[in-house]
Amino acid sequence: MTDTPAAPENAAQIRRTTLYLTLAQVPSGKVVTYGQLAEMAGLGRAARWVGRALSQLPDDTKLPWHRVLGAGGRISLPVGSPSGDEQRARLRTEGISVLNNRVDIQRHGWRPVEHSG
DNA sequence: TCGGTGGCTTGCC
DNA sequence: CGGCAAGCCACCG
Repeated sequence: MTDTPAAPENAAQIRRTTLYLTLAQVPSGKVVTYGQLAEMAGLGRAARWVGRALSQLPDDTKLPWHRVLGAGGRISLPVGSPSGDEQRARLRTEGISVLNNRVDIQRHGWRPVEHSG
């Protein structure tokens, strides 16, 4: 179809798009981890890449980047950081309890499959 | 093509 | 709960 036999650039674009789409599916009041998000997007264990991609998001992004936490619901962003403080503020705004840089993932963790689990 | 690098993850002590 | 080490995977120059 296309004149391009191979487009690795496009593939990278798709990965980002898939990541964004997956992130956009995270409902308010729920949180996911980098690894979980990466796996959902079909990136496998590229959790680090996910965090990086989120850091590259523009300030005016509509994606709920603040709903992405580290393993166990821990906030990777340090206190005193603009983004870190912003993240905690948004999480609380959504009704998520943030205690000592940690969120109860057992309580606010997003489960896309639900049921049968 | 290759090496260095991460807003991570998991184990272990 | 904390620090350390290794693993993983995709990005960048």
